[in-house]
Amino acid sequence: MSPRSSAQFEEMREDKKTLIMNVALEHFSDYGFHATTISHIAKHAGISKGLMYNYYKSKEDLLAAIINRSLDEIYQSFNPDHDSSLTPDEFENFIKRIFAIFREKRQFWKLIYRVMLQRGVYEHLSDDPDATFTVGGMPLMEYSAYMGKLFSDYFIRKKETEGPDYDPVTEMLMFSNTLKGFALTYIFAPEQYPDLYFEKIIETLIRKYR
Amino acid sequence: MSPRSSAQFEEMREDKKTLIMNVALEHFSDYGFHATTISHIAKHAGISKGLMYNYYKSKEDLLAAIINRSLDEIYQSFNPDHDSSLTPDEFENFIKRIFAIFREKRQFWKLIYRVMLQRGVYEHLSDDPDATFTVGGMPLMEYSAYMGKLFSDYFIRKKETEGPDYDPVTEMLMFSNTLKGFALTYIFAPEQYPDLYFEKIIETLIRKYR
DNA sequence: TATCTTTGACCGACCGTTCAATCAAAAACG
DNA sequence: CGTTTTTGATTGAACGGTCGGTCAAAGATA
Repeated sequence: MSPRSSAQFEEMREDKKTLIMNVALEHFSDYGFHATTISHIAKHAGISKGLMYNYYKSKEDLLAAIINRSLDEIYQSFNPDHDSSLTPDEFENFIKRIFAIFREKRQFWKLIYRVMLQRGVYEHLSDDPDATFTVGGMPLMEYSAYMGKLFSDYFIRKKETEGPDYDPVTEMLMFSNTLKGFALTYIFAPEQYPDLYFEKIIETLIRKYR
Repeated sequence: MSPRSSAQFEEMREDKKTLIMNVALEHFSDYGFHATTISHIAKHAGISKGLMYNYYKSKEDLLAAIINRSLDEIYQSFNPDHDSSLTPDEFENFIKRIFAIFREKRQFWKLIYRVMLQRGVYEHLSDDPDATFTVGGMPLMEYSAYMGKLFSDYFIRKKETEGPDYDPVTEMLMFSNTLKGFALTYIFAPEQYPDLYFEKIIETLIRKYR
C-alpha cells in the first residue's frame, strides 16, 4: 500500500477545515455571532474545542474565512463578463441569477444580514487587515461601488425611451429596494414563497424594471 | 412643602423606568441584545447596576417592556379606524403613515430587525407568558394576520379594474416587499435617502400600487 | 429612629483561548 | 520483518475575563 502523500494530508486537513466552516456557518447564521459558542461548533463538528484553534486562530478568523469563501463562490457563479455597460438582456440575467443565488446560498445570506447588522462585529472585522474581504481580487467596497455604477448607468440610459417624468434615481431606488425586500423575506421566511410565485416574481421584476 | 404623595412617587418611578428604557433601546438597537451589557445601560442611565433590578426583573424583561411600549406607541399613532375594508384613500394614508413611523421610530425598528432576526432571543421571549406582545389589546400575531387580510383583500378587489393578467398575490408581494426593502435601507442607512427622495418614493409607491 | 432607596462588591456560570499531555500512525532502525 | 523513535493531530483541564444577577450595607428621607 502506498504511503499517504503530504498532498493527501493537506486534503484531509482541508476537508476538516471545510467541515468546521459548514457547521459554523449554520450556527452563526441561525443564532448570530455572539450567541454561537466555539464549544457548540466543535461538538457539532465532532471535534474538541482545542482542535478548532489548529485550524483557525480565533472565532473571528473563522467568521472571516466563511465570508471569504462564500464571496468567492458567489463571484464564481456570477461569471461576470460585463466589461463596460449593461444591456437589457444582461439586466434580465442578473435578476434571474441573483434570485438563484438567494436560493442556493440562503445560509450565507442569513449570515450576512445577521452579522452586518450587528454593529461591532463587522467593524471589528474591517479593522483587521487579514480580513479585508475581496470579490474576484477586488476589495468588497470597490466591487459594490462598481456594481452600483453599472446599474445606475443602466437606469439613466433608460431615460431616453421612457416618458418625461421618468426619474432614474427613483426608479433605481425602487428596483434595488424591491430586490432587497424579497431577499430579506425569502432568506428568513422562504416558506412564504411557493415555487410558483418565486418564478412569477422574477418575471414581474423583469417586466417592470428591465 | 407638601409631602410627596404616593402618586408622585409612582410618577418618579415611571420617569426612571422610562429613562432606563430609552437608554436600553439605544444600546439594544445599536449593538444587539447579547452585546449590550446591563452595566453599560446602568452607567449611561446614571444609576447603579443593582437598581436596574428594582425596576426590571431581568435583562429580557427590560427588552420585552421596550418592545411593548413601542408597539403601543406605534399603534396609537396609527389611529386605526378601518373597521372592515380598505379604501384607496386609506391605502394611500397607510403608506404615508408607515413611512412617517419609520422616520420617527427608527431606533425601535432597528431593535426589531436585530432582535427578531436573532433566533433564540425572540423564541425565548415568546415562551415567557409575561412577555406575549399585544397591539391594541390584540396578540401581535393575530394583529399581523388581520392587517395581512386587509391588504390582501384590497389587492383582490383591484382585480376588477386592472387588466386580465393582473395577479393580486404577485402584486401584493411586490408591494409589501418593496416596503420592506425601503424600511431596511432607511432604518440602517438613512443617509442614502435625502429628504427629496423620501417624498418622491412615497409618491411613486402610491402611484404604482394604489 | 424607622423605613425606603440605592449602591457596588461579590457570586456562580460561561465564554474564548491556551497548552501540557496523549497516542495512533509514520519513519527510522537493526 | 519486528522494534523503537518521532511526529503531529487531538484532547480537555485550566485560565483570565466578562456577564447577568444578588444582597448586605450605606445613604437618604421623614
